[in-house]
Amino acid sequence: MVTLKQLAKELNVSISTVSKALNNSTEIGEETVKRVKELAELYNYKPNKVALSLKQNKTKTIGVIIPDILEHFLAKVLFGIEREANLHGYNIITCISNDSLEKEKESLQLLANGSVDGFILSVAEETQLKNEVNHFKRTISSGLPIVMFDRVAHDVLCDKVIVDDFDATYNATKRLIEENRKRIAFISNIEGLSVGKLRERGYMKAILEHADYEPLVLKMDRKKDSQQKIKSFFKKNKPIDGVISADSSSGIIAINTAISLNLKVPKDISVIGFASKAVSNLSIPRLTTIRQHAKAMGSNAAKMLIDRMQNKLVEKEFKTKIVKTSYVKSKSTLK
Amino acid sequence: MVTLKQLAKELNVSISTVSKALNNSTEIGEETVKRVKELAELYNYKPNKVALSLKQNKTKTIGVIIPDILEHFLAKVLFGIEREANLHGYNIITCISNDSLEKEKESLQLLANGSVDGFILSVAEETQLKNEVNHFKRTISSGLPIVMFDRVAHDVLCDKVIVDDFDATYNATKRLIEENRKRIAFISNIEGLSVGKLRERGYMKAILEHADYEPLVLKMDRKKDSQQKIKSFFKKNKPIDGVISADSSSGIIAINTAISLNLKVPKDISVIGFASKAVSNLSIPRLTTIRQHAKAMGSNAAKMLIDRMQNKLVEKEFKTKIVKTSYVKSKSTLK
DNA sequence: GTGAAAGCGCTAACAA
DNA sequence: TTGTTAGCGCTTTCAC
Repeated sequence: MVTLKQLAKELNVSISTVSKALNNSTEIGEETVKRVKELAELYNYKPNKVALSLKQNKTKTIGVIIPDILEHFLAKVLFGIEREANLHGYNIITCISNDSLEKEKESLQLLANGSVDGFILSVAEETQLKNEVNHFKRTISSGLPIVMFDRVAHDVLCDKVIVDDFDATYNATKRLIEENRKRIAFISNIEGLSVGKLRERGYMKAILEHADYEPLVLKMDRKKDSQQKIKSFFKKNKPIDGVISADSSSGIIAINTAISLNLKVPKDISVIGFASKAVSNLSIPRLTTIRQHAKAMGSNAAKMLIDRMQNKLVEKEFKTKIVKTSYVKSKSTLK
Repeated sequence: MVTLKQLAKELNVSISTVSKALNNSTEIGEETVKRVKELAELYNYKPNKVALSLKQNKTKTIGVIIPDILEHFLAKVLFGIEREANLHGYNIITCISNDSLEKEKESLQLLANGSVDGFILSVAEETQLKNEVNHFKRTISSGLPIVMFDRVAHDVLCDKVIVDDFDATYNATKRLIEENRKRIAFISNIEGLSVGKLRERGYMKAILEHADYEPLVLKMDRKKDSQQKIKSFFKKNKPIDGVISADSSSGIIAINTAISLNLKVPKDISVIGFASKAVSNLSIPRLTTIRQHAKAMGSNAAKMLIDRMQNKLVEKEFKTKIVKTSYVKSKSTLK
């Protein structure tokens, strides 16, 4: 990489002259500016990012810590973050916590050495289970702002971007009730997560509002064989005629299970699930979905963080942005 | 963040003494080392990454440029890269090219300002279509090594990690022939990619080796309605009794389409597709898959890059590592 | 209009 | 054993 020093030497001027010329300072003569710019162009000069960061004490880099990049939803949020960040001239450093508290702590520690100006993160499952939040608080009080999304730690004071999980499943369940479904099941492989719990509660509320309805809840381990679990659940609780799924794969599997049990979808059974468009296309009939607008969540989170990093104002007002889900009717439900 | 300067001041010693003490230099007295370390611990001192990078002229950061993070395979490779990189003390900055040549160029340019020590990337679709490689060559000759994976530019001299795409579909097709399938189709929504072409060629070779077989190829646009396309393709080319799918969603959709047309899988029709375990679990019966070992590809790529960055040896020998696919028999094929 | 010098935080050669 | 100094690449204040 060419440096200012080298340009200065070749042009027989001082380093500061070159610097000023390139930054369009009015101090420098027209002629000089022209010469400098031409040579810089020729050598494809780019100011060294590291030097700039050191000088200006900010890196224009955001640390993103997510529990699992293989989860489509989280990948999509990351996509949204990346795009928004780039728009504002920020890069992102990505760490994957693997839902481990230890790894999450480590990543936070590691990047807090001046590598990033702030964090966007979704809390690891283990962290939520143990309800550990000190590492977040420490980071924030050391001057690095955090924006949490989706899986948030409610006890930490910071900006947040969440989904209306409770309302989403509450409404979805009510829709199935209105379709006159009688035995509506809730299937989830994310019961450990804050959002999983909220989704379950939304379902429960709708069910409990109707005296003649009984909750039918299947909680699974993500790592285990869910096809088998869902099939035996269907058999044991016959006749299930409605399903709300809290994660993106269970809905698809529920449809396929129903079909394999010779049920007609949606004639005999309706299925609604949290899922993206790509996933909802995988089943025939297509899955009616609750969409989370993951990309929007990502760009919202990025915007909030950038705002906070740039406003030196120490506003103690932290915001929680709720990105509303949409209900997208497809072929796995009646109305 | 605490700095050496502050520690030095508080301890009434010089900055370099503190620095040496913390770096376990033998020059410094035992007592001093102890005092310094205690205070550093107390203040949770961490050496400033940016200053280190500037001083040592390396960032311990890898730039990763991928076409699409929503593609499960690419996300998985990214996962592998991240893990391997972390193991060696590297962070990763992720850019998403969106399969656009322009964005790819930009990202490369942007990070070549000293932000990263090298790149791992998978070539954008547009770049492959236009066969543009100069931006890669420029980057490499400017001293930043590149490792390409999966979608590689064969004309660029650099390290590469690829899959045995041709052999994989050739062998898979032969398996279906051995199952005595007569009308075997090839379905792909990635015909623009280098790997898509290789996979098609592998299929074609197997088909053309048998005089009584006819190629049945369906190429689709990723953005379009593939359920509809596959269904009419099935109807037009009756009776299809075998499918090789080149991408991860088409295989699942093919199974579901067959079922919706009242075909039994695998009795009437076998399906084999490139897919990960997670995806293969979505259909009933489960999809027999060609696995690409995405994580292994990622960690291989990271290892190769780190090796190259650390060996100052200007070996002109570039390596191409082939990560072999595995064939994982499941319920959508007979034997 | 141009240049010298200081300083961001750190390491390391050299001096004391 | 400890300290002084130079320098990584850059911006910016202050002299000239």
